[in-house]
Amino acid sequence: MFISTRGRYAIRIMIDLAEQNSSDFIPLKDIAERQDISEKYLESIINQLVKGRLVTGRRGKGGGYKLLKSCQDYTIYDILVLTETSLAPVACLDDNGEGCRRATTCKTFPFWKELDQTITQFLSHRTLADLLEEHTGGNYCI
Amino acid sequence: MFISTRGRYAIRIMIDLAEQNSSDFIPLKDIAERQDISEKYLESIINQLVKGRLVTGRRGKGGGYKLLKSCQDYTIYDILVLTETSLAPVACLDDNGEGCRRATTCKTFPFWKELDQTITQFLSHRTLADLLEEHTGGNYCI
DNA sequence: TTATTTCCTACTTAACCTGTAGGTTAATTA
DNA sequence: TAATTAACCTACAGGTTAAGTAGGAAATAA
Repeated sequence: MFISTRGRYAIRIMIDLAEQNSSDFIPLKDIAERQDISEKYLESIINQLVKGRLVTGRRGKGGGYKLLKSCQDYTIYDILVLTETSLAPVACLDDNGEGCRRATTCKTFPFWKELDQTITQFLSHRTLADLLEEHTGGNYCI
Repeated sequence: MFISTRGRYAIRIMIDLAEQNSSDFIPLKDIAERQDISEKYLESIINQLVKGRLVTGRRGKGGGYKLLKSCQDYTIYDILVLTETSLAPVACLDDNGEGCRRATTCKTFPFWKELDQTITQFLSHRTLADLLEEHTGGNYCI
């Protein structure tokens, strides 16, 4: 397993926000109900998205969260890199291979690096808009 | 993290066996020393490779392990699929998505499936021979 | 018979993912 | 101003899995 629930739920939060297609703030409680995920858990996830400036929050009545950009401007990589502890497919690549003293001579290291690049490219070439279209055929984004 | 030490060590075992370039059986003890990994741990890993018919073992004096095929005939996927619990990037894909009841309606499911295919293709298009060449420029294989 | 080496079963330890719990601060509305 | 709403913050718990250990049994060769 590679992408944990945190990352997956983060994407679902973003999709949910996009689908509301509203300039209002969307309460997390509503998102949690629609997505059928514990509000408390989502709270800790969306917090990372706020800190990473992908969404913004407003407290109090009428508060909630909303996107800051149009959904074609969010790549899946943007979302996952904030919510996943690491996106590297192997431990060897953490800190750019600094952690592994075998890195320079290791016969598998270049291979892992290529795999990493392949994955990163895949993730950063898809936007939130692509995901919305993928299922509905329509385009929720402005 | 995606590929665990089991899978990584399995590949290193296979590379080590290939590099010996010998028709003799190679004792695990030697591999463990060269690779600087606990023999006991390697034992449990190479066991899976034996059961998956990637290598064969012979007990007793003069025993050890050796490859059954030429190294260009082993894909990295072959090795990892035996030694990793799952190669799916997300839990949703385990058992072909049977586990997830949202799979049919989920907007992210097709995306994960594509990611999975991308990774699987990458892993199954590289052979052991590619890894050997990558670092040495030469070709150890027959 | 002795040394070697694979094969087999079970166990341990530590880390991490997946959440929970409870309270605090800010904003709106009546 | 008081009450309500909802984000924000800190800490903790429980279960699962990865990573590695331990000890011995069976087979092979000298």
